[in-house]
Amino acid sequence: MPELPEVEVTRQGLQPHLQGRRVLACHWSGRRLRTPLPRKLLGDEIVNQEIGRVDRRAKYILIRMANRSVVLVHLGMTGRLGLFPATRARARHDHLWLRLDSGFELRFNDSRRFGSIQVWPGAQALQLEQAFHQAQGLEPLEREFTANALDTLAHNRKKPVKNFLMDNRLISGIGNIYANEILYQAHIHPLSPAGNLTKGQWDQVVHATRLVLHKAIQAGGTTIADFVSAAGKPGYFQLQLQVYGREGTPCPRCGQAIVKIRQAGRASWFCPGCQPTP
DNA sequence: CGGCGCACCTGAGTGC
DNA sequence: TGCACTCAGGTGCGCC
Repeated sequence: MPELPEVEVTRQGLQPHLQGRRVLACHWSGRRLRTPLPRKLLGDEIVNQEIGRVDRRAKYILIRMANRSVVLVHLGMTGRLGLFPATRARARHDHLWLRLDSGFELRFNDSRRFGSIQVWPGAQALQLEQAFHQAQGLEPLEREFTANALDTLAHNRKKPVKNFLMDNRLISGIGNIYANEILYQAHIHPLSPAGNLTKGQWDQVVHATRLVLHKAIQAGGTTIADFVSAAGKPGYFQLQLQVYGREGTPCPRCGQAIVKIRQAGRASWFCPGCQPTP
């Protein structure tokens, strides 16, 4: 599930429970994720250290330690970070768990193991973070995300606008669900070549992106009270999706049937009435 | 360089 | 009940 809103909701849920806590121990399942777990660094840099802020950049969660080291978590397709009483039995597909001095454990669960966990050692954290930030795209909820910036990025690109929005080297945090929902909101066909969009259309993309992402974060935020509850679900929201997964159902705006196509290996949905063919 | 296909994994759903 | 097949919210590599 995790696109920017789910990652941000996870961050918001974790932050108050992690900040100021000490990591007492660290354990792992023995299975590798997308990359092998950095066991030695976790032991050397994280265990016995106090946690500071929890930040987000793109789809990554950054757990900052008081010794300046950073745990970088990517949730992949099925990853979840949750807090559980240390006495509760671990679940299938728990791959990393950090015992905290609060009696809770921070657990990373990921059935498909497309997620990743990295550690930046304190001594190199500054340089590594700089390089990391430079490799990321524009943050859609920051001031840098403007129609002008997108217009410049898209200049002369034939890449369909949907793939453009999902290219994380250019723009951070937008995945398949939100790319579809944003383009529906903006009345733009997903196959439109990015370089052909007008300034006015980029304006619509900027507004639609902010609206859709903010709404999703707010919807997720409403369930955040459960964050450390028995369910242990990190508050994934249930946004009212307008087009994603809704082929054949009437468009909420014009009533025409939503169409599904395949684009660069991923499914796309759009309304042929409201999102005119390029 | 840009764009696409595919591999990396497990699990859920469907159809026979 | 079992099996074969498709699809899934992400990313990065190799290939053209």
